[in-house]
Amino acid sequence: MMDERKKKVLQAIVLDYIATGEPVGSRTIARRYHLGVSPATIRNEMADLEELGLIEQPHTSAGRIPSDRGYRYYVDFIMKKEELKPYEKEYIQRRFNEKMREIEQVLEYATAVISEMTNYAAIAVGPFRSRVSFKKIELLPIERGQALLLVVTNTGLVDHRILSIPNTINEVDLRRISKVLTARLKGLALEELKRSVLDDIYHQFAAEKEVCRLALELLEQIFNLEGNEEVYLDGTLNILQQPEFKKDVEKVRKILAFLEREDAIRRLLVENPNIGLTVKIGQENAAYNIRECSVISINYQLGGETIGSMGIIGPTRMNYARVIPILEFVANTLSAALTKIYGRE
Amino acid sequence: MMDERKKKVLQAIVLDYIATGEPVGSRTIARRYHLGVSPATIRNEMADLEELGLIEQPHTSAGRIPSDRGYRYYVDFIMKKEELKPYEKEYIQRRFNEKMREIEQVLEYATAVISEMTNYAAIAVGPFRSRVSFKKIELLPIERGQALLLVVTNTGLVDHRILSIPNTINEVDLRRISKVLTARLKGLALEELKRSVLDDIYHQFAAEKEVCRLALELLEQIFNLEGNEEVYLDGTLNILQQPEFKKDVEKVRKILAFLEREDAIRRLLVENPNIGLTVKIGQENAAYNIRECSVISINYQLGGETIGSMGIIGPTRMNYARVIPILEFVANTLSAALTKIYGRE
DNA sequence: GTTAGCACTCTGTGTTTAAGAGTGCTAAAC
DNA sequence: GTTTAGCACTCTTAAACACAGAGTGCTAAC
Repeated sequence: MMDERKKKVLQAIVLDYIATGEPVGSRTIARRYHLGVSPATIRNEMADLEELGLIEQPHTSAGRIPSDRGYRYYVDFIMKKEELKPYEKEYIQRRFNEKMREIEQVLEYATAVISEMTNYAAIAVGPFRSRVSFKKIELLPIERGQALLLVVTNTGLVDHRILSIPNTINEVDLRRISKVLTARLKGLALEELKRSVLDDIYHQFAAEKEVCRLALELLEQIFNLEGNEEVYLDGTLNILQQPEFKKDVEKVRKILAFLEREDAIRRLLVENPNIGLTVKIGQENAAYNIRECSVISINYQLGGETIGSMGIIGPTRMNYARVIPILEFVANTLSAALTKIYGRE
Repeated sequence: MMDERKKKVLQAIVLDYIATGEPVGSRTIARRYHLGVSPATIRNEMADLEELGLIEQPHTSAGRIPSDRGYRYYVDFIMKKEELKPYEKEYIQRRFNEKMREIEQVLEYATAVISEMTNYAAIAVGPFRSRVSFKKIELLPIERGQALLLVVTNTGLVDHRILSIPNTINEVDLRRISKVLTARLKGLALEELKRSVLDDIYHQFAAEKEVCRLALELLEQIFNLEGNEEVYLDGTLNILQQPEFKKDVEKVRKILAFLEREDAIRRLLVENPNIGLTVKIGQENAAYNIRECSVISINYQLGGETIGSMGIIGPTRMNYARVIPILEFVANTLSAALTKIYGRE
């Protein structure tokens, strides 16, 4: 059904359309890609490919463009990944060698590198709650009636909230509470912070019940939320450069509005199964607003365990063969960098 | 030179153009705004207004549109501010009544309210370094060789960095250093954190010089930067709704790219003189990329002292009479809310 | 000073035309 | 049976053109 020549023709159409953004005709293929057959033959093949739903015609007298299914077939069965140039690999690695202490920064760098090298929008979602554990919890007095709740995780993430406390509580009390909280929660994964655990800790306190309750409540607020993973974003304006969107501001608006919604991006990336790389093409995306986009995502690891996900969003007419190796390489480099900084625990 | 009738005509042109986005002709004015004179008379007035540089013609047979100077004249001498509706005032106030502890959140709310009510992009810049002082500095042990530097300011802002420390330093040492740092820096404005002060503190330490040096270095890094003020942004995509930009994606890109640059926004708002409200129309803006936009900004206060600035960016064809009262009211409400939370110090 | 009238200008729109690109089909060649 | 040349046909795009509509500026009359 899909013989070698059909694949060649489909490949030619995909490559040419990715390069030019213009529908591709049989003559163009015959001229530019040396398949050794005449335009007429290519036309016959194209008719077949259209029948198979792999390419389509914007209108009768135009060339063909790949359909979502066409891109899918290309990605799955035809595409040859473009090996990165040595200097490109070096460049990426250098960007991760700069001294970084906090995971936030690492992920910011990652999205920046990706969007820079691909010219698409880069997204990433921070360490999954299942893979991040508490390292230290501290209550610090700020002034009368106010304390700062501080949480440090094993990934270097620091979060804090201010809370009101009774005037009767002093610094020593707070320190004691901190000690207990840290002792009880250290090593616990964020997602394990369930009501039951909190209640358990709460009951353990004899005095200072009130402060403890407030602190636990805040902790729950911060970490027990579905999707509290941090979202990172870079190069969103690259969308505006894409010729398919130059003409239609409304489409651009939809996509940019989508990218502004952190929960949407989180869902996009968290859905990612545990296998390495995922390519979602056009309609394959659940989200309606990006059904003219492709999303490629990949997980990254800390000490061998998947702790997050990153990817890019661009038009379906995307340079898959180039983007995928970049993503893979960045994910590897990122994983290595993370493991180097935070080690295996 | 600018008699009453000329003002009326200019006003009609500005109002109509703001409302419709279409060039305004003499007939339209005569029909819609009852000035009691014929189109011909209005034409004569328009010729004068054009001579004065207050309006211009996109092309010979089109109506007139206000020039930047025309808007300027309108804003300065003609415009009547639209009083806010009671329910609008209530709405704004309610949004600031929700419980807020940190200044970041207050400013996020402010930009959200403004962009929501005006449909332009809202910007704000966080408390000026001259008005924010240190409240507490704390060094916390995280694990062997790592400590967390934590800074709390009088505006509730909390910042933190992780730093490497010699293994020999223990928790007690850190606490002692924290005490000294807090004692020495408390009440000091961020912008007063000069080399000399840091050196002075440094010399005071007998032992633990290394840790202290690192901590001071970090402090300097965080706070001594020109423009470390936080920048807030909301409703940037409203730009895409403006008809004058619907056609030209390139213009939109320039503006959105401008808005992505925090330093640019900071400069825009920090330039703001100490008087209340500033209106910069089109070319009056120093930044080239927003020379087709107007920027309106206003300061907000904490306990009577200006501590920051906020505003909106939109097309020069902006509803000044509505936007300005909204900004004024939000700034007042915000100032009140801040003063209520952080009080006068 | 104001206004009616009018010639003039320019844009925007719709229509027509022509060129160009591309197709599908048929019939001949391989 | 597959490939290809040839050709008629379709559709888009761009250019050319006409024309209605909006608006102006000027002049002369009120």
